[in-house]
Amino acid sequence: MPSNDEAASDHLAKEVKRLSGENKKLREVLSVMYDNYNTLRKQYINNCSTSGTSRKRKAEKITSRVNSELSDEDSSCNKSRVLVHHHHIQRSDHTTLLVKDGYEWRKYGQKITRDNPYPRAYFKCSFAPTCPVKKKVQRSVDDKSIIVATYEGEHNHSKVVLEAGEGSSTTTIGHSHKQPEFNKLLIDQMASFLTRDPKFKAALAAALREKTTLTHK
DNA sequence: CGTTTTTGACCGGCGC
DNA sequence: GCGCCGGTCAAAAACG
Ligand SMILES: [Zn+2]
Repeated sequence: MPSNDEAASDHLAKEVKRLSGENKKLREVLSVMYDNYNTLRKQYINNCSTSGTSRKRKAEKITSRVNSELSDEDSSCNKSRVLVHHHHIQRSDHTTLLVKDGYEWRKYGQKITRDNPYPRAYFKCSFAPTCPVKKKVQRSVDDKSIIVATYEGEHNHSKVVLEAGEGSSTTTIGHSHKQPEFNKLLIDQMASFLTRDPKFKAALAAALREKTTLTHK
């Protein structure tokens, strides 16, 4: 039966393609992890060997960064808030600081920092109006082909677009960009968010009261 | 027209 | 108090 063999080989070819795509992604992740480790090691060595240069600020920053990076798993930065810090490093092209990961971001600031000639950009997740996630993106001092993004917070909406690979699976869930259904979902989310807020209830009651008295007069 | 980027103003914490 | 510094706001500009 040649058709069976053909089907089997076709299936195998598809599987190989999928696996190679997955492998590529894994390689990328590994490279990112390696870069992360390398920069961290550099900073650690630098911190250990710079006992002569009096830079208490630098030392403090490095220690804090080391702590946040190393104890990310165990005692995930009990700094002051419930906010969850998460660091990630991403390869970049040469001149862009606008990074496309699976979310939509609105840039709301950019500052120059003391110990880094490259500016730092501040983004907020604009996918849902109620999403509190922010991220800071700035090029690394040591390796200029690397930009480091620190995420903060947790998304409260479903992640939508996942991957832009050429593999067989382009797992885009439904909505692309401009659907009334999506807007409806957003409005629903906002409404539930507002009605859950007692302050909003009080304000609404006050407004209604004022309006009724006004019309009653 | 709505949304996003730009960019200086602004604010609050911290060390002095 | 003052200045520094990281973070945010918001008005204008830019984009589609
Ligand atoms: Zn989000």
